[in-house]
Amino acid sequence: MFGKDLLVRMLDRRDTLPPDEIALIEALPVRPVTFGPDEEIVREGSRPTESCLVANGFAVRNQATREGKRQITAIHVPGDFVDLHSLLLKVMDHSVSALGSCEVVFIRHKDLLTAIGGSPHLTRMLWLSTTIDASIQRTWITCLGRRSAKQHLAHIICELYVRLELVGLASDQTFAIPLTQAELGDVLGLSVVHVNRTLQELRAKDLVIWKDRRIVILDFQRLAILADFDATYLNLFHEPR
Amino acid sequence: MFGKDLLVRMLDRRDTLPPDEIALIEALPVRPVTFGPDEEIVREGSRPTESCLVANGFAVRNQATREGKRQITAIHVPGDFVDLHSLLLKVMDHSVSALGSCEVVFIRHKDLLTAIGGSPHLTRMLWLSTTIDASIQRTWITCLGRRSAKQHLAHIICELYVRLELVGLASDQTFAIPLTQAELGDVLGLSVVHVNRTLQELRAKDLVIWKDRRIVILDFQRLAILADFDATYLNLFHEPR
DNA sequence: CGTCGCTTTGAGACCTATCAACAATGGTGG
DNA sequence: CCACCATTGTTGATAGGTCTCAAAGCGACG
Repeated sequence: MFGKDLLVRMLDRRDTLPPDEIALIEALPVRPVTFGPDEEIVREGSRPTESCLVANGFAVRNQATREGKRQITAIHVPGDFVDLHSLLLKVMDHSVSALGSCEVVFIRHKDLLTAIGGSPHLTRMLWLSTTIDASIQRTWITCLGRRSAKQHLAHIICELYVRLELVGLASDQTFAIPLTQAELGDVLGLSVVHVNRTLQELRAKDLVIWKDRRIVILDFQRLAILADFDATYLNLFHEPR
Repeated sequence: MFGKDLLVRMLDRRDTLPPDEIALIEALPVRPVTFGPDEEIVREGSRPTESCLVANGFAVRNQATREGKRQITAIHVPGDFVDLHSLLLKVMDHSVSALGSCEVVFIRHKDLLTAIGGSPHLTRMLWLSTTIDASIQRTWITCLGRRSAKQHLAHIICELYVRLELVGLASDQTFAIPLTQAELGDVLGLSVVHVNRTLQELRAKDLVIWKDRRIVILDFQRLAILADFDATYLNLFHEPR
């Protein structure tokens, strides 16, 4: 539990985790903490000695610009090993904060290193998880640079649906996420006003309903076509890694 | 040689590579190939069995949208282990192509796995290199989402200078890179016309000269302030990883 | 019932894209 | 050596997307 079961599930979806590796993960000592909406989980500029895993709720990475603008560079769902980066990067170049209330577990770098030290395959699986994050980030870059606001919004909705479905948090074309329009603007690089209008466009086309922190996708197929969404980058293939 | 010396240099800058790990890298069999301008090094959708390292020249990752637009999601300089991702991701979600003429060396996944199999630290150092790539990508996301065209352009110039200086390809506030304005547009998510005008703005402020594929930074300090550039994300710290 | 956080609306300004044309450059073959 | 061509850079004009500012609507909650 403590989100480690979800982590195992996400990794196992990509390549079978043998029992001994699952055991290594399950044996990791955790320090569970619950954060309230918008609370900072890891601060930009700090030097964490632990990494954190989302157990429940959502977390985002964000960078702030000098002018006080904010950009969300990743959204993390339960089972995501959010801050595995700090294991290697040492100094945080961005902060991680809770989206709505969020339960995470902290795992000491020391314990992580011990666990993976004797298992090259488990090491690769964790490496893989950071690599999938990077793959998602590349896709976000393309969305920001070359897709319209409408396409970008549609794209993120498709992505969230697929990722949440994987951990059992989305089904029947619907899922819940505590994302305000302001925060959505920080994801899409748009102003609140424009987010609102873009959302209305998707509604007007009967593609989605976004109400009370719940999203209903009325026509995934058409939404995916509009968004130019191709799930390859989420790496949902099961194979030897 | 074959770029492996540069790889060692880049890793060693972040954490001392002991002689045995350097030896492991140097012993890796390589297959050197030279690509002409704009040639594809790794194709989107393919399943590489080798990873490639830039030995000379530049390579970019790019994604294409259905509408035929192109976004460059990363620029790789000599010493960059461009395609280490494919070791874990298996299926390419983007392609890699040469910027100008570019020498790369291919290294078989099989050989890489053997080399790192017995060395957890070397494994982490390669993992680190993909993590730094991800860190750069996050910064690009912020530039795309929350900075003006002018700031973004200034930012990428600062970044390239710092990264190239690290491998001895930039000094005295100047460096060469075979990037056309159209390609620069694909990096910044802008149209060619706007790139041209933005470049003129930086010139008019006596910040940079960009001519004949050579960039001269007239005032790094002011450029960095304009860009809100902070090199933390490039992880130039030497420490145990 | 008033406050607070969030969503929605309107209007105008600004940034960036698009289209079209032209200038500069470098390479090529005659 | 010159004419030609392809590529790259530059400019102008106009359209459209997105931002900003300001204000109003709405629902939850104490």
